[in-house]
Amino acid sequence: MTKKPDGPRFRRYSSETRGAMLIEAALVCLARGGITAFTVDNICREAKASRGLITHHFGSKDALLAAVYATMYDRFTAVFDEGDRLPGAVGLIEANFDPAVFNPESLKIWLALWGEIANNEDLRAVHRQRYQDLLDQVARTLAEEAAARGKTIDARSVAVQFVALSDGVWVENGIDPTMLSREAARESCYAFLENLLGALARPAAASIAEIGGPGPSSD
Amino acid sequence: MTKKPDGPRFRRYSSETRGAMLIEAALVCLARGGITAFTVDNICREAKASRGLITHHFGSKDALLAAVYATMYDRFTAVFDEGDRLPGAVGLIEANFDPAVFNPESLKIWLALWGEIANNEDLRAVHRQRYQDLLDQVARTLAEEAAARGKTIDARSVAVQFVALSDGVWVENGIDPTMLSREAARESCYAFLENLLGALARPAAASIAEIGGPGPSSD
DNA sequence: CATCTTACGATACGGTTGTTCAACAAGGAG
DNA sequence: CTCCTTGTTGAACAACCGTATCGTAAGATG
Repeated sequence: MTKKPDGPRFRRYSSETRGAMLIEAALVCLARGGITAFTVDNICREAKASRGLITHHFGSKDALLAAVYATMYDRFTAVFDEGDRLPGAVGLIEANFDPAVFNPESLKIWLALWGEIANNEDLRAVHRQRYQDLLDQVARTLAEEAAARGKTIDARSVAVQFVALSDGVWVENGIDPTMLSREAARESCYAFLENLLGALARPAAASIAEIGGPGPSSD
Repeated sequence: MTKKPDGPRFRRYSSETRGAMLIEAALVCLARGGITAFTVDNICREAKASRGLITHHFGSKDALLAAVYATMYDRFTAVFDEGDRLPGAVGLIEANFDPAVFNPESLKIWLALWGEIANNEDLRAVHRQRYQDLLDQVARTLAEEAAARGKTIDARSVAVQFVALSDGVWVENGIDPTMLSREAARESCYAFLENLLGALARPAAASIAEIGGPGPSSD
């Protein structure tokens, strides 16, 4: 008298779609428990799929991890490429602290990934490419801003410093937000650039309004 | 006709000594393969001890990890407390890039640990204390340097920025030294502080002589 | 020498790891 | 409808995970 299993017992997705679902589930696992929770069982349970799918669609668990890393970088640079973001150095900082990028889950994921890159040649290769592109974009923005203000800076060097400072405040906030709040982290970045470029006009509360975050995780 | 097992079959150490040996072996494993390689089997094999010893001396694997983290912090702050280090802001930077602290193995270990802190309350508690102390020391040094130069700075805020910047260049160099060399990383820190304090006198090649590193790892 | 404390080695345990594989079925093509 | 491609399942696998527990023996003590 149990419910008749009339309908399909599972759904078939394209390899691309299922891959995206597995990546999404993997991100959830990474955010929840770090690289230790990045296991086939956890991920497939989160994705409500059987355990064979990771190997089937990605070839191996490591390949999935590489795809996860690429996805994280894509999402980060996507924020920079948004058409409606603020121009110049201010936009640079605000993009760094955009809620889509700067949130507890993402920071935990970055921390977990950084710890693995040193041990995974594939991840390191992806990083090298993406980081180079990111650096170019930051340097270009800073050079333009400096030129518009009649200042002369070594844009490349400053870009490296700026990205490193961003990574640093990400680390501190990701490890323990009570030690370095999001606001203090952003203020650090402003102070750093203002020392080189002069006063920067912080945006009104408009783009800072949605600080509340994405709400409680439905765990 | 094999060699007679006359001598002792193993050696007994004090709990303190054996604990230090296990911590040392754990550090080697972390540097070699990240948190994934932090396993009872790996560590005890590295320490040439049987697998029961971690539980016996530390109670659990997690407790050993906490001890490992404390050891890393101890060694880092020990460099700051060295009597013969350079005074003021220059000493601050040079301590950060002391070969005893800034080397590929240590950076890999920090990266691996940071990824776990977010998932381990005990580690986070240790971090909170040590980080606070470190920040106090950095802020004090910066305040003195600024006062001696007649500059006024928010020492606390600058200390946070400086530590974050240090963490950031550590991350970048640890992930991929070809992207941000040790020299460029140190120069970034100098540029940052010089913007606030004025020119700093970099030390002669004396303390930079031993850059060569600890030689190839005997893997 | 005998005695005692306790660090130690070895093993067993249930659970989890990533991967392989054969049977299966969803869903489009003819 | 039948056929066929292929995404999917779930079991099976050996290797490894962290821990508990046993008897043993190192080495200090008297």
